[in-house]
Formats: sequence, C-alpha cells, structure tokens
Amino acid sequence: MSLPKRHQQFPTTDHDHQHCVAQALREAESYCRKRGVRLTKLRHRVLELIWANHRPVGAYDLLQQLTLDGHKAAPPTVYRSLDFLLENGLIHRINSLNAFVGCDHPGLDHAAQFFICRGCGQAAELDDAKIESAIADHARRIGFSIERRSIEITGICTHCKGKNCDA
Amino acid sequence: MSLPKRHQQFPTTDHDHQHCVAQALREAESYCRKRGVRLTKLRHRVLELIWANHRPVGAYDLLQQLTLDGHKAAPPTVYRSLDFLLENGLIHRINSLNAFVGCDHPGLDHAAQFFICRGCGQAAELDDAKIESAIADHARRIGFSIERRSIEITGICTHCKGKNCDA
DNA sequence: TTTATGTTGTTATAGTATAACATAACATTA
DNA sequence: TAATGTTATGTTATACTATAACAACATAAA
Repeated sequence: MSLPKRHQQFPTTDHDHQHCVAQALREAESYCRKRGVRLTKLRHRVLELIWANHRPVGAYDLLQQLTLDGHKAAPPTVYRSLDFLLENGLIHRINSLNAFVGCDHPGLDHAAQFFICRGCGQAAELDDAKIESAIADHARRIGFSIERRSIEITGICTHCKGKNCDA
Repeated sequence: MSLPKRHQQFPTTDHDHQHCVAQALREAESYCRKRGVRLTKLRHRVLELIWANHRPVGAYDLLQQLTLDGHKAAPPTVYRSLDFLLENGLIHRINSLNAFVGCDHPGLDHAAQFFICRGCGQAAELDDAKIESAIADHARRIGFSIERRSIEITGICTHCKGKNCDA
C-alpha cells in the first residue's frame, strides 16, 4: 500500500495547513469510532495541538498550551493522552527529540521512518519499502524478530538549503 | 569497507567478553593517540564501564559504578566523559533507551544501525550497506542532506527466542 | 616558570516522565 | 433510574535524564 505524495515530502511553509489539521482530525475521529476507542475532548485537543504544525512538539509544550486554554493540567494528563494517541497510531514519538508528531495515515502498521530538518524543525514521515525491506532482510538473516522501529534521519531539507542553517 | 563477523551478530552469553573489552580499550587508546585527543583516566574508566557488557547503559548507572569505585562523581562528570566518547566515535547513544553502548570500530563514519533485544537487553551494531543506501537514495530523491542517523530496531534476538521473553 | 588550554569538581537547576491514589465521567445491567 | 463496574482525569509527589555556571586543578606550549 503506497502513500499519497503529500506524505513523502517536506511541506512548504505556505501550504494549506488548515487542511492538514482538519483531515488529520477527521481521520482520527473516524479511526477511533471504528476501533471503538474514545477520542475524548482532551485527547482530541492534544492531537490538535500536536498538529499545530509539522514540527515535533514536546510534552511540556503541550502542557503549556493546555494551560493557555485555561485547562489547569499536570504532566500525567498530557502523558496519558500521548500514550493513548501513540497506542492508537495517531502520533509518533521522535526519540532523538523527546517529542511527538502527528501521523497522517493512522492504523497502518507502517515503518515510520522520519527525516527531520534541523533548519525548519519539520519532520517528514516516510514509508519507503526499500528501507523497510533492507531492514527486514537483515533481521531475517540474523534471526531477529522485529517489534518496533525507530528510524530518525536528521539533516537539512530541500527548502532550507541555501538559507542560514549553517548547513 | 566491511566489518568482521563479530560485529554483525548478537553475542552469545558465554562468549569471551574479556576479549571484547580488552580489544575495545586497545583500539580506543590507539585511536585517541592517533587523533591527538586525550583518553584520560576518567574517560578510559567510563568507556570500560560501558563495555562491561553488550547492553546499553544509562548515565546514572555509570555514575553509580564510579561511586562504587570510590570516585565521588556528579552527573556532569559522567556526561562530559560521554560527550567526549561520543564525539570521538567510541560509543553510540541509543535514543530509545537514553543509554550508551560501546562502538567496536571507532573512527569510521558509519551508519550505526542497532538491533536491540528486549529479552537479553543486548544491542548489536550493524552496518548494512543496503539499509544505508536505501536511506541515502530516498534522501537524494527528496533533496535532503543527511547529517545524522538514528536507526534502532527493537525486538527479540535469536538466542532469546523460546525463552521466557513473552515474545 | 609563566601562560594558555583543557579537564574535572561542585552546586544548582532545567527538562522529561511516571507512581500512586483520589475523583469524576461514562457504560451496563438490574 | 439506581447500582455497579470500568475508563478517564485530577492531584501530589517523586524519579529519571541532562545541562548551566563557575571554581579548582592538570597538562601542554611558549
């Protein structure tokens, strides 16, 4: 199953981001309904905040946003929502940043490869079959059973080249 | 440049680990001498502690070991040694575990792919050219300049299969 | 030996995450 | 609807991970 083109590129700074957010939330709602899990108001709001842009966002940033909402929240509040969203494949954790980013094709048990731009801070999620199969081949060769993958490639995206990113 | 076989497999529990440690330390010493950087007593000791086994080890575990040595150390002490060892390619950081593991072929700007066994806790460092080239190809395709890679595959290694690892 | 540089010591604090228990909301069935 | 069980959230405290800032010490170079 291949992904639409939008998933495979870094978004430009002027893309219609409202569309990204709206679509992600719609898909999340539909997905949770199908699975019979509850996308509560809080979880919905956290997901929306994560989708505020394409940059991975930290738990304590989310906490601060919730506080600005007038919601006096403590760390467990946001971490529990993050756990729910992670378990249901609605977001991914970027280990190298201690941060979280929205997933725009929930439900697939996909490989979740990330290219992360040090210039604009954006993360692009890829699902490259060749990368995945190269890893699967190696695992098979040494008798390793894969459970989780964390593939995070950091660098400079095409939009940030030539800008002041000390690239 | 391909790696010796030992680098591409999970070590068995009964392998001659003294050999691993001794060789890693010898290589580190030689490498630092060549580069003109100082593998001080402290840094040497931290590296030796990291090589105590093939499991990634946390900074505060190292701190505790140093304390058992009689060395009353504080966090910055160990983090500075870790920074030095990282900068010189003598260890790698496993982001998904907040932990550090020895590198047995320092100096190469290698891809550092890790398979991490949830059963025995050991990490095997790979340098699979097909994985690396699949990533490089994709990066080229989208105009992305790679600076750092973090590839961490978690699962169950061949030795742990059939044991009580709820695999 | 003086000076410059690099390393380590020390204290304080920032940043990330979870344990444990209380309360509230929701769902089910009687 | 009331009673009950279950899930979600609130709340407090604390554990774990990492760095800032400045002092003291050690090594290398002049």
